[in-house]
Amino acid sequence: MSKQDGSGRQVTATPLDDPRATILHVDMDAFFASVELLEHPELRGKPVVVGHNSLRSVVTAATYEARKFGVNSAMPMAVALRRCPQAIILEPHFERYRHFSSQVMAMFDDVTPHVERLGIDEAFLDVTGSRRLLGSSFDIATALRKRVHAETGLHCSIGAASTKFVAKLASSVAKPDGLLVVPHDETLAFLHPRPISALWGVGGRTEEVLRGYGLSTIGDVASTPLAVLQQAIGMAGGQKIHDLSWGRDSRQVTTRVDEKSVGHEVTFENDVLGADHIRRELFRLSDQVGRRLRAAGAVGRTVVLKLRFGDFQTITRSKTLADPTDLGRRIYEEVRGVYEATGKQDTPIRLVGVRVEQLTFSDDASATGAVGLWDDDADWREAESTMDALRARFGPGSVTSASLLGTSTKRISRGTRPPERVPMNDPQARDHEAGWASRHGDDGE
DNA sequence: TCTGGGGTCCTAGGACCC
DNA sequence: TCTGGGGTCCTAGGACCC
Repeated sequence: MSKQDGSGRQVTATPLDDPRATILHVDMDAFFASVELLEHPELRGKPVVVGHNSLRSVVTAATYEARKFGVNSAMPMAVALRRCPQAIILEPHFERYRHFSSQVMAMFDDVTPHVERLGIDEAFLDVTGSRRLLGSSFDIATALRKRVHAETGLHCSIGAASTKFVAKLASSVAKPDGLLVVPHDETLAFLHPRPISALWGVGGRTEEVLRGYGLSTIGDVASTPLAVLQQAIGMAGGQKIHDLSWGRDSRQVTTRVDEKSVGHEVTFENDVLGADHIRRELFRLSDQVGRRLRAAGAVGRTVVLKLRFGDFQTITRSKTLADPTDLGRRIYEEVRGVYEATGKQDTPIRLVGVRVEQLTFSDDASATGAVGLWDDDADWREAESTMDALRARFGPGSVTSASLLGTSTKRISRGTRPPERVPMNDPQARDHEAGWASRHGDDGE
């Protein structure tokens, strides 16, 4: 059985709807490339690839015309150009993508409050509570696809099913610009003929291992004893794919939880030999990480250094701090210490990265203490000596965060935490605050 | 063909405490 | 003197996903 979904594409499913298929997975089609085509309509119908045009770059996104040549995202740009020499390369514009992303995510929010974002261009929607008002999953998905296209000019594909995994698989089958509802009772018939690589969590490496056991379809995985799967790929992974192969996936659609880590990394055009160059990058990356932490209202306890050498060997070295931080300067000092300890100062470096883990957010009950805000061009030493003074006054864990204001705003103040947790009414702290502020031209606001 | 940058989760070993 | 088992924390590496 088949039916038009309203956009002209044929949609197949038997039957086309199911009251138990309440989880929608919405996936934008060739998102970055499609956004770029809005700016360059003259390139429509041509093989377009988004990515930096440099030696070591990879494909960030490709139009379906480019994919016909075997070009895919994450593929080295050099390979893509070999497969499709006439491809047009466009530089990515992440600001633009974020803008369109918020626009479509806002449309999802109009459908249900139960929206779980997955990266920039995907989301799960639990429409259980929306159906009385908006109709069946099929109706909701059809209306949403129409609205996304009408208001942005972009296409998306939607899968609907009774679990997240099947909904996600359904949307990938429906692509491009399609809709597929998998009724609950047809879950196994839908899953079992598909290749193991369609299982969530099975990538190249795991696929290879499973093929070594003679498994090639999801049905094969389903008929393999759990213990064998666990022996092959580990306890957790084995359990997971066994459950998925039988359509069992108890994960709920949950709105975003707090991030677990924040990091930045950079791959050099040419391998870098020279510790000073690496240290400068560490400083820059640490500063970026610190800014992100402060913007998120978070502090982190573990600082991680990542190095990739000329031969692609990659190592990580970490250090857990006694007290968490969100200061770029502090992150830099710690990560630099870790770097010096590696003894890799004379080895050519391909990539360097800085990450901060074990985050605590300022709205957590565990977060306490005074907060100072410094303007952008404040000297780090000044900022830190102020923090130290506050720590000396209120205890080692009392000051856990410093935040930046814009350069035009020169003041130190309470701000990012609830006032009752900020013991700033202590005369000594006020004095210190006033002293710092007056030296930096506090204008009172 | 030669491998980005943002992340999450899992495994495994060792230290340490009770 | 030599031994145990559980629990937690830390570290390093790797697979995977978008």
